[in-house]
Amino acid sequence: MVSTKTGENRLGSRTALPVRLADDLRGRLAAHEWSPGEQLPTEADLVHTYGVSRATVRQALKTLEGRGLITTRRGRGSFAADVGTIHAGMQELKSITATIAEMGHRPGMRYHHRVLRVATGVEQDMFGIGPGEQVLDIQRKIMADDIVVAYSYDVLPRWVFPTDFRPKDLTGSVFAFLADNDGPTPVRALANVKAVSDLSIAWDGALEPGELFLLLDQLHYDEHNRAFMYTRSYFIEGRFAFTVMRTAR
Amino acid sequence: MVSTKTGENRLGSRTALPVRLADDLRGRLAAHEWSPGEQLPTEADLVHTYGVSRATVRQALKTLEGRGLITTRRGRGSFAADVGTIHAGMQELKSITATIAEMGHRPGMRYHHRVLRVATGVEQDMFGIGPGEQVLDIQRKIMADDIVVAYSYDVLPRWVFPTDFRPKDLTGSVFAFLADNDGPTPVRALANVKAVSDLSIAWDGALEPGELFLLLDQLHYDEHNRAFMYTRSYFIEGRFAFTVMRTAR
DNA sequence: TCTCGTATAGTTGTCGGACAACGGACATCT
DNA sequence: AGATGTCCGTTGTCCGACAACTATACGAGA
Repeated sequence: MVSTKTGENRLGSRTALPVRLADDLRGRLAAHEWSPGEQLPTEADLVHTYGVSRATVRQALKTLEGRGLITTRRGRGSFAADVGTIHAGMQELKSITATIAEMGHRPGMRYHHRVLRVATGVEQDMFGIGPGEQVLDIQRKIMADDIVVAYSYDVLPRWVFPTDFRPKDLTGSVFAFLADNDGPTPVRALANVKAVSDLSIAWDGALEPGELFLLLDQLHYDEHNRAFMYTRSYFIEGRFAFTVMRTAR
Repeated sequence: MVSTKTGENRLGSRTALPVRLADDLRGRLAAHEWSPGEQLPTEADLVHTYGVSRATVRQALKTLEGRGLITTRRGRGSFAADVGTIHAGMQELKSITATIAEMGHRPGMRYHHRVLRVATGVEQDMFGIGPGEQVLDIQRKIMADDIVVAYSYDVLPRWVFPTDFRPKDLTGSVFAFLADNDGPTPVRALANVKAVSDLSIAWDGALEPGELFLLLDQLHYDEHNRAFMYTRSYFIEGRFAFTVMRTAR
């Protein structure tokens, strides 16, 4: 197989090479192509089969190692981790909708509130916008297979939307809307995790007293390091699984 | 500066090179050597100043990018993220004690229960040990500046301790004890996050009704991919900050 | 003067090859 | 049988090169 610096390889050609390779390997891991603890192909093998350089292979393997999907030992090789199920961990930045879909459920959404209003002082600081500028204020509940899993309160500055935007245009996933309308691309989010219990969170009175929530208080940033979305999502305890792979390095 | 493959560089020489470099840069970032958004030295500069190869530099930068401390843009350079404080995120695997100390508080600990007993069936599966083998069962509360921040229920298989070990030998941090006694080195932990409210968690009756906890349900693995510690830590809501840097890749 | 395309320099992304360091397996010696 | 030495496969690190991208400077043309 010939492979030049810009030549074809065994992967698509959109995003960065190591990312695509990591995604491909992640898929093969999820398909249980290697049993837990079993050795993966060596770096040299991967270089050969994918037609990419060893630097690319190593970066992809490092990514998987950081996510806890494999372990690598010098002089030995890389091995599939024996974590039961491949999990969509908390540290992967994805829309809630996408995460639900990946878990094999049917995502849904119902908007309760959706208006443009003037930004508060805190919001001006957060988004780096001037006084008097507008933000979109959203309240919605998010469902999986028609079961409510979360209530979400979101705020986005006006500039992320097209100039002719009207609140009613926004119907489904916010991330999907932004991607389709030249909006900012989410790159990072700093999330604060809390446990709360407050019935006034649910506006439809569909919850019983004593209901617990896991609150994800998040500020999202785009590729230019600009904050463009602030969300407070209250996940009803027990209806959504949150896992974090913690690593020493 | 001369730099050979095994030669001296500007860092110590114990753990892996990219890790040490990443730690060093993390320290300089924490010291606000670069303002938020300011450009870091180029990869070529870092190669020169640290006396390591560009591959090493790139891997260190990737680590920092994954932790959300910097952003890298092709053709431009790397830039310090404008996250207010350098935060000890959830995805860094550290003992609770160490985390408290890093936050500038004085960690403390009080054991309530500490006995060797026979492993249950679930624990046999979890640790891969045979029937009849022993585990150490711990219950303790963890404090910061003499204020209780968490109640923790931990289980470890017998083999992680020295042969002449007796429960009373364990007084402080479990991680510290293992490090000092040839125990396994923690490398990863798979954590499950939940919100709970159950007064029976606190055995000392020091809490008021309605108290909320953030539960971290964790299974720890060592460098050989062996599960060696299962912990259920109940953090009293509001007394401990949990943040997660979520990244797209 | 202004606009726009082009050239240029600077930086990260990827490539290829090389050697060092480590771990295991096996043969050898005591 | 146990300890020791050697070989081989694999990952860790290094080096140099070129491709791809970004921002800026510059010049031609209006």
